[in-house]
Amino acid sequence: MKVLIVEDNLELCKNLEEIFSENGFIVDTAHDGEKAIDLLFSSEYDLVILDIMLPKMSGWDVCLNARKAKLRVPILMLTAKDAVSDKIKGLDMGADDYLVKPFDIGELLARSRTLIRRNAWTKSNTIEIKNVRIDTLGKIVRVDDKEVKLSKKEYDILLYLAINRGKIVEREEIIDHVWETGFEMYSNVVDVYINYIREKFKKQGVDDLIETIRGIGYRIRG
Amino acid sequence: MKVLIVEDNLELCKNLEEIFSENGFIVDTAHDGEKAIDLLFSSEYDLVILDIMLPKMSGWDVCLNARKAKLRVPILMLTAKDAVSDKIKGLDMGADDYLVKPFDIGELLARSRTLIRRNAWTKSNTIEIKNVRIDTLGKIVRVDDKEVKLSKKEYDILLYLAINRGKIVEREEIIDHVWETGFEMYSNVVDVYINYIREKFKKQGVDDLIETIRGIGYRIRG
DNA sequence: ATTAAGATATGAAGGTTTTGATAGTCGAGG
DNA sequence: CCTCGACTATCAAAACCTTCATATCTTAAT
Repeated sequence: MKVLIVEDNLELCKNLEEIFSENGFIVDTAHDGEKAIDLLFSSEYDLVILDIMLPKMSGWDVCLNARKAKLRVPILMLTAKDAVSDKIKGLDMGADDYLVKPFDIGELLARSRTLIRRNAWTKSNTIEIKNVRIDTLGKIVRVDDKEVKLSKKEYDILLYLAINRGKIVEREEIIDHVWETGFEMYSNVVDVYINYIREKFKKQGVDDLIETIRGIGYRIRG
Repeated sequence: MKVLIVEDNLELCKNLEEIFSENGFIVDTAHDGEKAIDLLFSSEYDLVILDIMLPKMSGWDVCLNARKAKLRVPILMLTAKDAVSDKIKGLDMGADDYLVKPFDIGELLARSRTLIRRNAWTKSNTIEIKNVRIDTLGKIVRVDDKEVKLSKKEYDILLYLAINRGKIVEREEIIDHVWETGFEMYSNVVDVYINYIREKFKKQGVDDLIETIRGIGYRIRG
């Protein structure tokens, strides 16, 4: 899961980054509205934490621009004021939730997870595709109750394809979600990993899990 | 180094002025918020010591105004209260650190120096320690212009120690900042990397960069 | 000074990630 | 149907990360 934290107070930003990192997120940060927009359009996030008061472009404008561009990423707004009108304005601008500063970290994490979950898949922590089962809590993958041992990157890639099953996933998209930002794109590393994953599944008799979409990327059939 | 001390208690203000002067700082003082703002916009300071309770304009408002105007000078807040909410509020308003009154003079000076130093390398993107130079933009490390090739983890650890130079850094702290969350703590992986880093520097004739603090961790001398 | 206990340094092996080279496959156009 | 060019799969090596075992060093107590 990849989260973008937009907050101009560097200290608070760093704290948030640490907290999200500690909770298993890959974190990017921006300290002003323009940088936020840049990152939003250059990488795909699963969640955005967005302060309202920002240099260069306010959080509201960031939100508005993102929605105009049909970005559907969940946005959680942070506001220093507690006026209800701000809440209404924020939600009206396309935010999915808002939180008043100072806030409780536990609540921030809880709401973040809710947004991500609501946004997409799995309340169940398990994804099943034919006789393949992915336990996302234990990070264990099985074929008919027999474990397929995957390395971290192998697992991350498989999980991402599984979450998006039915959808064609581009290599670049996989890199965006599995690797740190700024990873060299002109590499065949995704292909190599797909090969590794296929080999391991083939040993369990599964040889048609990931299909190649020539010229685009890969897909797991839904 | 130029410091602005904003404190309405004249006695305390004079004491602070003396202490900072004795430690090589050029000192300006202000006794209310408006004067502070005036000085902030008419001179460039390396540090601001800012009391919260002030006549005419509170420390928070001074801080907020300074940040709005894109002043990036490090601000150390002094607060009479010790409530956590004050800390959060202060950091939220753009302060870089805070200290509860009454405070220890040694600690005030130490934190002041840390803030100035942190600000310095943030501005320049370069950290220099003796003949070792870390270019944090290019992520390149050099000894006397000769590059020392470090792997990602090696670089991350060195950078963390360098940012905190002068401070003893525990192994756990390093793991918290360099590894992903949930990393197994009972591993000697940090020791191993310290060894790798030392070996690479030794090849360039640098053999005393990282010192071992027995029972605690490691340190790069500031 | 000697020794024991604990902490750190080092060596080596195993697994993972990444890269680069080569082989194989697909599909559009002739 | 064939060929060419582009795309994908595969192989192998290198670099990197991590673990574990052993050696060495430090400290404190005797």
